[in-house]
Amino acid sequence: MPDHPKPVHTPPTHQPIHPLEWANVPYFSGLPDCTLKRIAAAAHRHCYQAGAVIFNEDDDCAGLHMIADGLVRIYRVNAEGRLHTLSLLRSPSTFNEVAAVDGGPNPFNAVAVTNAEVLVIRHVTLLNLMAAEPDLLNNTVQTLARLNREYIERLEDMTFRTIPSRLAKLFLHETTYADQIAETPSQLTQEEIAAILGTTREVVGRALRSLMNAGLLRRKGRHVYIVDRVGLEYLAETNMMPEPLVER
Amino acid sequence: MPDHPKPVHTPPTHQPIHPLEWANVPYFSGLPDCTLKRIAAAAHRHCYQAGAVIFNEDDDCAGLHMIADGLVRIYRVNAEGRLHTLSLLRSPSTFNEVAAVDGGPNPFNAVAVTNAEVLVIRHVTLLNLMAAEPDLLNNTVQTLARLNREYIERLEDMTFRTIPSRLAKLFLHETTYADQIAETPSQLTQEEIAAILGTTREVVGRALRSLMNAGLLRRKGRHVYIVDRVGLEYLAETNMMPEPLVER
DNA sequence: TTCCGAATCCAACAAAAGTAGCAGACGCCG
DNA sequence: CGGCGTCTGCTACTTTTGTTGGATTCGGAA
Repeated sequence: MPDHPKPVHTPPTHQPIHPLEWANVPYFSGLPDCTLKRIAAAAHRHCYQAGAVIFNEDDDCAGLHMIADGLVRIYRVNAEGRLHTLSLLRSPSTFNEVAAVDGGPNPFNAVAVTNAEVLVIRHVTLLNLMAAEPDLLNNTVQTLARLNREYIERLEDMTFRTIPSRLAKLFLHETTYADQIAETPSQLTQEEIAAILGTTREVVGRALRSLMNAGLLRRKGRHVYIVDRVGLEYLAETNMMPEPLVER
Repeated sequence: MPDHPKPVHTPPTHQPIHPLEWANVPYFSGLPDCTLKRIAAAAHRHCYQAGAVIFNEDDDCAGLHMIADGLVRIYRVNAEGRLHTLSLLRSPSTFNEVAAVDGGPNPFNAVAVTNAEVLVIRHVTLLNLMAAEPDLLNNTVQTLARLNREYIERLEDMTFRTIPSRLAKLFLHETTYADQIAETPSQLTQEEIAAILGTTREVVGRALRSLMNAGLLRRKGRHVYIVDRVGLEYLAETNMMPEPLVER
């Protein structure tokens, strides 16, 4: 449960990402090996137990974070204590680029969902690295632009889409959320899905039921499979339940 | 009205911004004069009649836009044709930084609300400028980071705040929206407010009524004044209508 | 002035989302 | 094996938001 994820005893996989493998992360893609090594050398290593807080929103800039191992939840909380999960990130990924770049307070909270190993580069260190490595500076610009696009799309989801529609979209591109959910069985609880969609567990339950009634999903025991991908796409785009498959 | 703003006959003020005055725009703040001049020299000038489309979302990258004169609406549209106004920008301002930087499709639509004069720098030109002017590159990074923060906050508004609460927030920091709304009379129609808040005109009407009933706002003829700023802040933060003033 | 259209007001209704409570299924741990 | 806690399923109810349609006010154009 998102609120304060209880320690899940996930065995640490302990295959820490080799510096050169960071090239798979968008932020570092295309960087020459020497730059990657310099970045790795500038980073501090932190280990978190499952459920541990990595940093809180509005706290002083925590710097650039790179997940070497584990799963991390990025989220915001409102006055009434409701959560909104912005993303679930697996290694290798980066987060908190915005604060790392402008030195301002962290724009969201981060907790380790599983045991996690994280590399951290402080704000000033990153500025120095960027000054010394033009390629890194360039990647920073592109990364920030991509993040902007993601937030704009997210904004559109919240403004225009109904909850069944958002749920359909979540099933469709599960990749965004650490492919814990897919045509392969969902590993996310309804509560977690609710936090991702910005709603409550009960509403997610209803939406799941309605998607199953409409023949878009099917339950197999505890798991849910995609039956009608095209129908899900239709729902995600139009907010309208598609007609049953036989009629299309 | 946002849908297709009809030509409002605003007399062109025609005091085109002098290159050196661009320093007031966050994107260009702190840049040396020579850089500003080089930027100005690289820009193409476009004039739009009130209501004219500047560019559409998903169209090929339209480049960096700088408003020299006039008012511009940035918005998105969903499948059912509903609008969401992301911002109303006056000169001097910049927009479409994201596409200008990554060369991807425009992430939103832009139309001229009044007659407008806009300077445009194409994607490749901007890349060249950034390569040649380290200060500009640095400002680009900071601007993209700031935009990210704005979108994150916007996302929180849509996820967590009720419509009366969003309306209260709009009245409070009118600056974001071209201070057309303020303790000074609002110039925005309910329809325009609805597009900003991501809802419909009628709902805005109700919310306005309830804020007036609660003694937070007061109508003077066609205009609306802020009566209880503290109450508005309370509503904006907690989603709850404050008790009438006398009880506080 | 009169006419017309835009903006608003208002009431009734419909749909979506949030809330509350409880029972049952399942897996984990003692 | 039994107990406990989490996750889920389900029903009923409330609140918020969206939709519709008609009346009214206002300001500008003819």
